[in-house]
Amino acid sequence: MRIISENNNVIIKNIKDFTLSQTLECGQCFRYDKISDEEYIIVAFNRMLHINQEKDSLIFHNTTEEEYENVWKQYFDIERDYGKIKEILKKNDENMTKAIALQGGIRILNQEFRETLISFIISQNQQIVRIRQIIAVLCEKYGEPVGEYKGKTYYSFPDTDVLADIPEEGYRECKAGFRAKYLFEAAKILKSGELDEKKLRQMTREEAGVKLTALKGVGKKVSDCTLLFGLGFREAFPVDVWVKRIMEELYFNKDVKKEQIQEFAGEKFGKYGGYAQQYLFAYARENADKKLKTQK
DNA sequence: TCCCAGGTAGATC
DNA sequence: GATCTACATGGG
Repeated sequence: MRIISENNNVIIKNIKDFTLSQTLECGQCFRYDKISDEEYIIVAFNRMLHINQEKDSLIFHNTTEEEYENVWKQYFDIERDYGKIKEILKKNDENMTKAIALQGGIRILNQEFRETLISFIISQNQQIVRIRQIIAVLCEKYGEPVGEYKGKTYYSFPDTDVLADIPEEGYRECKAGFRAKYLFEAAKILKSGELDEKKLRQMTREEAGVKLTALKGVGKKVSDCTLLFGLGFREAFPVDVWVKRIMEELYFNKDVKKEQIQEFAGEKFGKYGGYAQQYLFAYARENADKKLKTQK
């Protein structure tokens, strides 16, 4: 891997185990627009980024090396050795080998804590397209403009103070539905400092999970997603309907309880649970897509 | 039209 | 403790 800077772009050459589309579209983040094949506009950390991938080169448009070093390197988890992680997961596991063969270019993004928490509270009992729409409206109404591309303005995710000032009705107007009251309360608690990101990061997964699930509207699943995507707990293994279905099919061959899947995953994948979960989630969704297409 | 969605809280058995 | 149900809204 080699990083060069030219024409206001930062380019990473010879990147391994990375596919931009898989990373952005695997359901872990919600703030991206596809421009063309392997070309996206994303918003994170109060910035808009135009990025594209050409084979094993990743091009960050209008980006300084300093910005890359300070923001995007960490966000895209560039420096982690995914080759090693995948080898460990594939060992003695046909299912993981298949899943990784299909979507092995996924990286787990290091997203902002407040955005992850709010986004996944919104996500409950909702389709991914709708989650994206609601978050987009929330950002347009309450975020700050951070850039423009082809006539479209992009907005930041509202900061903690702004979120805390949004009335419950404001969340309803974003079409958050019954989740509005959860968002309203969560925003207040975020601002109060009771749920401090630094402290959460220093806790164990279990301790941090207890703090998160203390919030109304945050159960095991939303908590695990926040731990995994927003707080760096890579052992977290969120069990949603997709993961439940695919795990039942691949490892149990029958219906089982979520708790049982959780326990099994903990033993089988250990500290690599989060990666395993993402490969499985993507695999499950790709399978569903194929089934839909073959039905027609 | 009906079923369901990256679930969760509260009620009920 | 385990299971059932309401919840807003809209995609397919």
